[in-house]
Formats: sequence, structure tokens, C-alpha cells
Amino acid sequence: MIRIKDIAEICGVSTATVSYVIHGKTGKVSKEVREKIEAAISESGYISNQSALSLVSKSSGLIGIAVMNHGENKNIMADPYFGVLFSYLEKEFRKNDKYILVLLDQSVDVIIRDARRWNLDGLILCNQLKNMMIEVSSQFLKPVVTIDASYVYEYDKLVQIFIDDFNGGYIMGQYFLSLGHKNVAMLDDSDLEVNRHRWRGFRQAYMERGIVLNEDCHYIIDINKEKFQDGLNRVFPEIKKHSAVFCVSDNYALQLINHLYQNGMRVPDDISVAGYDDIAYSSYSNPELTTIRQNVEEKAVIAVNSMMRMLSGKTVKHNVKLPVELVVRKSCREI
Amino acid sequence: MIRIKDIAEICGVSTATVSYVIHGKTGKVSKEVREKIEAAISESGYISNQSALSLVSKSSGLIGIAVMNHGENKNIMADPYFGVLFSYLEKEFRKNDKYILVLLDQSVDVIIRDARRWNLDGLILCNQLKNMMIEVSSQFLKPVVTIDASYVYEYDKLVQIFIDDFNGGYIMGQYFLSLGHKNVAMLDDSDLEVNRHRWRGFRQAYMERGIVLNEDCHYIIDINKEKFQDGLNRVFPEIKKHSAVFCVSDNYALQLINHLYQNGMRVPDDISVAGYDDIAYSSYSNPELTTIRQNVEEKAVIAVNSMMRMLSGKTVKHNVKLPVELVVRKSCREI
DNA sequence: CAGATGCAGTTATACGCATAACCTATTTAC
DNA sequence: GTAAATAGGTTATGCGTATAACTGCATCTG
Repeated sequence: MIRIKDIAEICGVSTATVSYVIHGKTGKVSKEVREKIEAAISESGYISNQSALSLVSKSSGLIGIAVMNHGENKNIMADPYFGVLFSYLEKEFRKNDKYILVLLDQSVDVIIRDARRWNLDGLILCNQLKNMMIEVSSQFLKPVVTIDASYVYEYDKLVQIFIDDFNGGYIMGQYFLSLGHKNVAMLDDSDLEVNRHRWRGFRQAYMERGIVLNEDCHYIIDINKEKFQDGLNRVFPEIKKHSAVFCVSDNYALQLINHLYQNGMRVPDDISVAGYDDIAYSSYSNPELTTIRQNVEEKAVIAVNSMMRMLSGKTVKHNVKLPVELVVRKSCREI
Repeated sequence: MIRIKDIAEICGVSTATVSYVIHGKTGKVSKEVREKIEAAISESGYISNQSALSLVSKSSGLIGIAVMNHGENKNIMADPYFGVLFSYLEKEFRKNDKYILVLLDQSVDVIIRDARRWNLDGLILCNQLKNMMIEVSSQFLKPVVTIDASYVYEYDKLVQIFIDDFNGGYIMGQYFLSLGHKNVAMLDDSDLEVNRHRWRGFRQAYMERGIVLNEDCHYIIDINKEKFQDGLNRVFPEIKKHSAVFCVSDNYALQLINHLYQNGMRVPDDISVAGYDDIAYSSYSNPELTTIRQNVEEKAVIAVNSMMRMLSGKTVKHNVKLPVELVVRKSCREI
């Protein structure tokens, strides 16, 4: 390991001078000395020790990304959405010279402990419930960005980024209506707020046409209590009676389609199915899946920029709602 | 932030005494003082500062996980395999009190710089080419574990974990033969060594039955040079002439199936297709995909254990070949 | 020409922690 | 009864870095 001290010795100056050069403190170092030091730095391949830097500067350069798993039997990281989100976050943070510390499926206490231990500069919360979000941000006291949460909670170091889920549900409802579907259902899972918005938007579209969708056609499989497949078996006899089913994720839509095929029903011939997320696979599933698309890269860019602005004390927009888009493919038909 | 100094003041002892208690140095502290300090620690929620610890102990507690993207147009993290691998690695490392630093798609130079900067204790290399593996381990000089690489390269701080890809190809070949397929093809992508093994094993199975598969039926889409979809369009007129196609990943198999459907061919009625990986989606795709399964959790457990053994100076097995299993579903038929 | 200012550095200190070296009082060994 | 060992601490030092405070000298100001 090469230290500032080594560079200083090579150049015959003090360590302070080297440090000033590294941090571009102008007016402290003469041109000749500066150039000599710069040459020594690049020649030796010196790179600063982040631990020392972090000790002295009170900033670790590390951002924690906490992802919560809801439901024991589900590994959320198997969902391509998170892998893609991760990769964009890493890419954008790297541009800002920040690194990512991964915190998967941990309690508030553990997240806070890890945050202190590593002196995290900020925290990104994905897929967290409302109370976790509030507890974490009120204990952490540094910038927090939540992704896919849209709770009413105002805090100056909190940015909530979410997609327009109400509208996602709403345009899917309108699309179903445009195909003539009146007897529709929604397949939902846990009680995440984002899911509720999709359901409300979906219902709203029908409401505007004078059709009231009550909770009878809102099938909820609580994946905290049962495996998705078991839940699907349970609700299947009822859900298959509808002419179109809006699923809260592509993943569930694809599983539902498979289940329908196994029971001799065809999609979209016998029943129409739509998803939500537009994961890569949906564009080449059979049938190709009609779904709601969001721009994951944009989401990550905004998350990172919001974080960086908060870190440098700038003002931020505390609630960012991102647009959503209907992607019509082949899993729904007109009746 | 609570420091050792604070605990020391609360208990009226020196910081050294507190440090000894924390590290369980027996025989240095009396029972009463120890208990007093332990109480103060748990009551105050003290947690050690990792930067300071890392400075003084020369061990950061951080393991780098580097994943390489091959092919500009492909985001490898969209493959559920990596998300799942990540989650298991994080889980196992956490048991050993190690944390993960994510390094996506970086060059050898950047990986080495980051490794020095963060004083990484070890490095996990996923999806890396042979020269990267060699360069990184020869420059890093600390423990390295490669996943999915099986190159002949001996180094005492290198563990290579890979699945028995030759056998994976071989049992798929035997399965195709058992269904009566003689006119078969393999759909492959880049020139990763793991893929070559699959092809060799596949060919070997046919060889043993006196059938020589030459490179004509080995379709390679070099995703470093073209998009997969473009490549698929290019090879499609030829590949569809075979009665069964073995694809190097589930992802490609599913895309091929979609392409076949779009061209009016049915799977497995008109052509049989098999994949490799057994990603979650393959169990509910239409048709459900016949594939080769590997145990990702086992792989992660072995990777982490190997790393931990190397870190504590114990001996390790430098090459670990994991078994592979044929999963018969519905995308292949007898002819 | 005295004092102020600017330049180009150095010295000293602090960040939080681990640990070697040291100290003192008591116990043990023979 | 004296030397040696042990128990139970404390003090001092260093890890790599940033930066405030200082120093010595040259130049400018009026």
C-alpha cells in the first residue's frame, strides 16, 4: 500500500503539502512542487485509503441499499426488476464516486446499526413498509431515498420516489373497458401501498363508466402468510370466472397464465390477463404479456441525484411521481 | 455517535479496558468491571466504527463482488440468476460478519483500484473471462473466489467454483437421444469457457452413439458483437431445421421459443427446445421449460466458506465442481 | 522604513480504535 | 522470607488522512 507519507518522502515535502495537492487547494503549493507531486501520485498509482478518509472526514462514501423481502418463501432478488434497479443505482452512484453497501432483508434495528457502523452517508430504501420508512429515517438522521413508496410523511431529508401507480391501474382499467371487459378481477399480493394505488386507479376507471368493482373481485394472496402458488390454487376457482384479470406484477401474471393453461384455458382466447412492471421476459413470453411499463433507469437516476443533492445541502423535491405507460401485447383480447 | 471513549468515561475506566472487553481478552478484566462495561455497551447501543477498525486492523470487513457484463446491449443483472446469487452471498457473508461491496462491469484496473481504496479483504469474481481472473488475482494478492469459471490456473489464494457443465451438456445430449433426436443443434453465445464445456459434453453424448456433431450445428451469437435478437434472426432460418435445440441458458431458450411461435412453429410439437439454469420463470413458462438445474444456494455457501477459510489461513479445495441435474418439463418431446 | 499582506510551505492535532508495553498490588512457589 | 508470577488495570503509540495554526521570507503600502 502506498500512503501519502510515501509520496511526501519521494518528493521531499511534508504530507500536508501532498494532501493539499490531492484536494486541489489552490494557492498553497507552487506550480513546480504541485507538478512533481502529481507526477509521483500517478506514477506510483497512489489511491487514498477510504477508511482513513472516512474517519477523518465523517463521510464514508458509502450508500446503503436496503431491500426488504415480504413473505418468507419469496426471494425478491429473483425478480429481475431489482437486479436492474441495482445495476442502475450502482452505475449512477459510481459517477458520483459513491459506493453501494447491500443490506438485504434486514430489520430496522439492523439497518440502523449497520448504518452507524459503516457511517453510511445515505440510505436507499426499496420495497419497505411505511413504518420501516418512518423509523429508519427518524433514527438515521441523514438523507434517505425511498423507492416505490408514496406515503404521506414529510421530512426534510427524505425523498420518496414512486411511479404513478394510480394511473397505472387507471389506464389498465380503461384498456380493459375499451376491449369490452365488464367482469374483471385484480390479483394482488401483500398490502403494500403501491399495490393499493393500482387497485384504486383500476377501480376508478370502472367507476367512471358506472361499474362498481367491489372487494369480491379483488383477490389478495398475502405472501406473508402463504406461498403464492398455494394462494393461487385457493383463489383460482373464482378468479377464472372473470373475463379479464389485472395482476399486480408480471411475475404473477405469468404464473396465472401457466395455471390457466394447466386447467385447459387459453390466454387470451378464454381469458385476458395483464401484468405490471414490463420485466424483460414479458416481451417474449407466450403469449407476450400486456403490461404497464415504468422507466427503471430514470427512477435510479432521480434517486441518485436526489441523494447527491441532499448530501450537498441543496433543496430537493420530496415526492417524485414518475409516469407509467401501457404496453399492449398479446395477452388480452376484445370481447 | 457513541465511541469507546464514551463508554470508558461512563464506567470510569480507560479505553483500553473497554476495548479488551469488546474483544473478549480474558484475564485482563475483572468480572465486575467487565459486566459494568458490557451493560454500558448494550444500554448505549454502542457499535464500533468500521473505518477506525479497518484502519487499525488492516481488514476492512468488506468483500468485493465483481460481475462482468459481456455485450453492450445486455444488462446481466436482469438475469434472475445473478439476483439470486447475490442474495445468497449477502446472506452467507453476513453470518460471517462480512459485508458486500458491489462492483458492476468494471475493468481490471478499476477493480484493483477499488480493492486497494477500500482495503477489500477478498474478491468474488462472477462471469469473468480467464485473463481478467488471472490479472485480478495476481495483482490483488488476497483471497479470490471465482464463480462459474473453470480455468486451469493454480494459485494458493484462488478458489474456482463451477458447475459440472460438461456433464450438464452430456445429460442433455443423452436426454435428447433418449427422445430419438438425431438432428440437433446448440444455441450458444459468447466464448465463455463454461459454455464450451456444455457444448463439449453435449457432443460427447452423441459421439458415444456414433453421431458426430460438427460446428455447423453449433450456433453462436456473439453478444459482444451483436444484439441477441439480431443474432437470433440471423441464425433462425438454419436453426429451425433441427428437431431439437439445446440452448445455453433458459433466457435464450425462452426467446427462441417465442421466435418459433411467431413463425408458426410450436414447441414441442414442431421442435423441441431445452435451456440451462432453471430460472424461476422456467417452471411456469408456456411450455414449461426442460432445463438443467444447479443449486445456486450451495454454490454461494461454498464460495463464502472458501473465502472465510482462506481469510483465516486454512487450507481450501482450489477447484470445486458442483453437480447438475436434468429437469424434465414440457418443452421437449419424443419423435 | 514599519507594518501589513501574500506566498509556500511545515508542524501539530484529531478522527476511533487496538494493542504492546508498562505499572502496581497481591498471590504463589520453594 | 524472598523472588517470581499473576491479576487487573493504565499509558503510549500508531493506523492514513485532513486541516487549523504556525513559520519564515518576500513584497507591497503609505
